[in-house]
Amino acid sequence: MDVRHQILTHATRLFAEQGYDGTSVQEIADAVGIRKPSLLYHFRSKDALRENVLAEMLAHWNAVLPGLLLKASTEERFDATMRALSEFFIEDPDRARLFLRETLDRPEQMQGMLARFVQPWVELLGGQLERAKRQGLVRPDVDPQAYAVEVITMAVAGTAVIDTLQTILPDDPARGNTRTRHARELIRVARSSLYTENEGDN
Amino acid sequence: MDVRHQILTHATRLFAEQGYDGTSVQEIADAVGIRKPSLLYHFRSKDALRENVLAEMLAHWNAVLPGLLLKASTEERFDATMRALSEFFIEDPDRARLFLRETLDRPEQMQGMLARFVQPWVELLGGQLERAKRQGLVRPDVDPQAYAVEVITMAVAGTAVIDTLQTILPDDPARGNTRTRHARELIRVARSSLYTENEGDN
DNA sequence: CCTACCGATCGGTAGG
DNA sequence: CCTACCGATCGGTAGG
Repeated sequence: MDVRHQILTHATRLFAEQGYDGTSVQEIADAVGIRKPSLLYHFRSKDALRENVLAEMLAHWNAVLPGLLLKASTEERFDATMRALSEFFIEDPDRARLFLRETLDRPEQMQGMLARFVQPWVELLGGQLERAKRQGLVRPDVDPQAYAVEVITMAVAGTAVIDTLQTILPDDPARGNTRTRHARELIRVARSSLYTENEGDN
Repeated sequence: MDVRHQILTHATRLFAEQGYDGTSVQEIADAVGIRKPSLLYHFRSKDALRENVLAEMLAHWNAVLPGLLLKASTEERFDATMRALSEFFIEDPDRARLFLRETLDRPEQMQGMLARFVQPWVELLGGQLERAKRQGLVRPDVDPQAYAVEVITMAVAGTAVIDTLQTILPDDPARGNTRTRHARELIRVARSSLYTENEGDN
């Protein structure tokens, strides 16, 4: 029924898998089961389709991520929040792949989106970490913004390529499958590199 | 004089910046200053050109990285090795971008390359970390292979997108420029999430 | 290393 | 949402 939504779904998947330049309008139309000019009736150009795909992805992120990040203020909630953040990406690796591709393909455009949607959260988190540092809860040598960037990079890029890493990070009866091992180590690295050590941990 | 080398250099740059599908043979020929059929005399197809670009990049990595990684055995040398590893990528972000793009575009092919060239080093590092764990030098909850994957992901993906992150991670008189802040925090996160804490640190 | 040229596919439009 | 069609560009070849 809702053809527009079908087009967006297939376009998202194909752009994520093959890239924007590696995907033809014909290919997307075939996946939906309509003719190419019919697709171009719903989206006036391939570029307009790309912008709608990104807007849909961004809308979903803005509906979910702020709630997640606001909870990360205290150490107590850190693990749960990181787990939720990791699960958010792992749940649909295509989102992470698309995000990474757009960052590589259109750096200036992505710079604008980062400034509008990611920057505020990095600043908020940075302020919280600076305060935690003064209280001695967080390591004194942490660079809050840089830390946030490293963790986001690990989460997004790690999820985008995780299926390719099966050989290097195989399923292990003692440690879980590839995705579990990635998610657990991501959280462990993020956590243990942030907080000062004390007997109360773990 | 050496036209083949000129072609490879320009192709590497353009593939890294715009992707394989986003770059035409014509565009590469223009950059070199020859006609398209002349380029296709040196490389029989666009695909053959891509394979040569990758082979050249891999040859360079295999000449430099093993020496770097072999030094990372003791904690004492850890910082110097991580710094060299980080500088290796930062020195030419196009290499990191190309590597990331190929991982997204051709996952099966990249899986083979990872198995041949990266897997052995991850295994070696894994063995060293397991031994260090038994000696109490390394945190008991580290998953050595997963740890290696997270650090490599941070180094490669971080370098690939670093120029786009200027807004989020601006130059700071007290903390250095964007690249410095990324490199320093990468090393700090990798180091502090690996070793157990003791008075001798820092 | 060049000129001249190929069929196939690209994104997009006219008109219904 | 379709058929029919457009000019431009794609990777690649013939022949010198």
